[in-house]
Amino acid sequence: MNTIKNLHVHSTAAPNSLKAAVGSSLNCYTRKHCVACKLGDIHLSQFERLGKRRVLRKGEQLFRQGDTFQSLFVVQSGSVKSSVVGDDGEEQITGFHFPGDMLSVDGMDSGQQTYSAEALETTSICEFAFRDFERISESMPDLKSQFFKVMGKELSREKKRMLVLGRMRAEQRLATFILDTSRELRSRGQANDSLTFSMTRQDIANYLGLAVETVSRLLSQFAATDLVRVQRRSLEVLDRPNLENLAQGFQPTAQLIARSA
Amino acid sequence: MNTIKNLHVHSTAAPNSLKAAVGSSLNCYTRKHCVACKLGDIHLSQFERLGKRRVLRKGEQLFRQGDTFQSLFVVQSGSVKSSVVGDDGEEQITGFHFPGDMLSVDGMDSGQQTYSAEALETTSICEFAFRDFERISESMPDLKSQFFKVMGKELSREKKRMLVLGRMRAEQRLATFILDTSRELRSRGQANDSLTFSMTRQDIANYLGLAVETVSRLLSQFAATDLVRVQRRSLEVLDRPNLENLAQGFQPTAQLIARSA
DNA sequence: GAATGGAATTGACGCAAATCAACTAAACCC
DNA sequence: GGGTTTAGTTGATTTGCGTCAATTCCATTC
Repeated sequence: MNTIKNLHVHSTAAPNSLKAAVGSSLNCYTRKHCVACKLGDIHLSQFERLGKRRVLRKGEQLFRQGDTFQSLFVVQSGSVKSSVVGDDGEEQITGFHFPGDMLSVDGMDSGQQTYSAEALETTSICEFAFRDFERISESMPDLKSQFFKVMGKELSREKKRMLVLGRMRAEQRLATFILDTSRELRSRGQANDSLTFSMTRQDIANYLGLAVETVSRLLSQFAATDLVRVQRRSLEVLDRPNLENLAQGFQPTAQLIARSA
Repeated sequence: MNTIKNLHVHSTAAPNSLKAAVGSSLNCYTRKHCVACKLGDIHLSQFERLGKRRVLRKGEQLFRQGDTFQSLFVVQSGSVKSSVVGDDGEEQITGFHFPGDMLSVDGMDSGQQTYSAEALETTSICEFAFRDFERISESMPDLKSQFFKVMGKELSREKKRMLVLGRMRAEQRLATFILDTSRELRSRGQANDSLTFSMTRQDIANYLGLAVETVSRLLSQFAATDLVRVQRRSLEVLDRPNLENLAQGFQPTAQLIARSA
């Protein structure tokens, strides 16, 4: 929920077109869905040549906090988690990233990666050297403006996350997470109300600032009140309205209470 | 802690030079301390002409979440808090901003302000029309690159804040806040270990995701163990090492325990 | 198909911090 | 100067969630 999203302007990406794009190493997923999409074809192909494809297996790291910043990455398929660690070694997952999301932009400032990124499953990534990006963007002023928008979006997303971490109770956090993730995956062509998590409960808990047990208990409770159906890593949203109520801190409706009794 | 900081390259700004800069409406604070600082003098004056000065009294809002985005703002003197509100009306303070900080950059994406900004005391602000910024930056490619850095820094700062809100206990949060604020104000020329808050306890509590009472109690406790000296809104750091230990979740040292007994 | 290990669930318990409540101290205003 | 308001402190009580512990459920691997 926490990266540069919607680089792609056409959010109606069908899952098929996704697969197709990933299949070809030249025809990077970026082509249709990301930063450069609004630019002319000549520039586009110029930009595209720079992308280098890379495949990570589950658990492999794309980069680590502190690494030298030299590339921008775009997720093509699979999923990635990003996290920061404090001085004391405590780790906080800052976001989950799906196809079309861009990673590592904040490194531009310090020249260092400010967080770590790790594949949650087999994942393919498109890598661009930042130097090339800068060179190319000289002849494409629009490109930089696109990036402003992208970073602005990320900034506002992170602000919303503070609301989650700072003010919400456990129930609200989890409900919000489910709804956000559902929306996120839906915009990438997944089925309407069902989604499959690539992350563990532990990851979810960490992301939400909760204990694993709390997440587990709440999921069971959500299932018991027919808000969702859960089975292992796959989840189906059954009662979106009440899930939204919950996310906003309202009481579940009377109907719901009756049902759970 | 939570905006575009260190736009200024010369972080050795003395308090005098600050006042001087603010005194003149043409010689915007930006001149010496922010975005345009690395650019040539010709460009600089060109950029500077665009700035419009504005003064807010305590409690007045600079802009509100949802307002049309059309300007970038730089704090010249005073201080500002920014906050987001959720669907349910819950408010979360996302940052405090001091001279040299830039506000409202994330609006570039959506064309709307993604948060609200309010003066904590009498505050003067320099406002630039975004349109002018875009026009000027065409002839100054460096300007945009500067902005990338600035936004990258903000992004990584927000990630660190997730660590605070997601993983830290109350003690750690407050200790971190004190140390961060102290560093922040020191870099703007305030005295070494003493600082004066422009925000209420309530603001601090909200910012840290805690209740006012908790903040109050902890401050008293910090004072009782000689970590700090507090009097109303002014605070003096007495024992930085142990405050840092606390911030990192370590136990206070034996010495400290003895002292508190 | 049995064995190993990690992920997830469930229950019992304790604690950190929220909430509720009473009081004090500044700041503000006529 | 006295009365009102708002900010801040401190104490008593409650509670949501974390921690600890025990099981169960799957996924691997031999």
